[in-house]
Amino acid sequence: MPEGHTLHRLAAYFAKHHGGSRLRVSSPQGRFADGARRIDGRTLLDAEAHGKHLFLGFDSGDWLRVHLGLYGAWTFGDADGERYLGAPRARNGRQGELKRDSAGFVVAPPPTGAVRVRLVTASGWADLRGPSACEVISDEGKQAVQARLGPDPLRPDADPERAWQMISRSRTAVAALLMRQDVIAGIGNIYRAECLFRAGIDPYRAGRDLTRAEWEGLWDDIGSLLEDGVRVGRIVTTRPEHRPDPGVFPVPRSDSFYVCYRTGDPCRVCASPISQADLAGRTLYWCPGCQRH
DNA sequence: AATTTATGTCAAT
DNA sequence: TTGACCTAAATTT
Repeated sequence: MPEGHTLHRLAAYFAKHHGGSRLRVSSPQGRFADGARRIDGRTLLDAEAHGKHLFLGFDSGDWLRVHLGLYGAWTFGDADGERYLGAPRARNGRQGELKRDSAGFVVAPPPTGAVRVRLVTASGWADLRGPSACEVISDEGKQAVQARLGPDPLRPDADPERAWQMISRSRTAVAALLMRQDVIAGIGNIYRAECLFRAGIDPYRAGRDLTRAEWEGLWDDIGSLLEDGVRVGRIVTTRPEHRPDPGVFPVPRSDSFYVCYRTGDPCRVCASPISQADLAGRTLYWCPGCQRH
């Protein structure tokens, strides 16, 4: 899935393009028919992300909570054409002339595939496919969800001390802790592997064996990697000096990571073959040469 | 045409 | 720890 940076991009997109707009909401697939009815015709007031959750707030006081899960994705269309945000499986689509109905809403193309939610405004439309969660909740419901989430480095209200309290008391491997959304929100399989590499930390070290300085370094690096992700639109964790063509942009996909998906390939820093192992059901990647402490 | 894969999470065991 | 969830693109047959 899309890791935290994608959700923050989505929130920014909704705020910029549809904030303050009245929404026509439907569920072409039908699985969200009841929820769509509850927010159809409302005005979008807020859009925010916390970890991998997206919250869209309406003038009724309701929130639409969306979690993309492993393969959820949004498709957007407006006068500039179509594009995708979410699971990495799409490219930009065609451009077309926008038509509007008598109420001023854009007439979106017939939905293709399993569109759980379609949002339409006067300027464009958004289709959601394959989310693991999509529900209308109250403000209390939203707070309850957020209470179970750890600090999100991309949010101004993030308190790294909360994460440190859990990490520094846990015997669990730091690589597993970083994936727990109640410890730190927004990290996925790529960021966890890459930030541990960049810090030179052995992924199997117990959380309580980390020093405070190591944690502070990790937190800062995760924050800047996530910010890069929001800005660039995808995850790139390699420093220019570790890429074959330091001056080439955009960075080729094959040069974006230090360890992820590079099992057996030589480490970009020390040339040791990259290792892979299963950890709590997810594939962990690391460099046995660089990550020894 | 069928199978595999993906940046995830939860309930059940 | 395992399977279920449930979607579309990529890969294999």
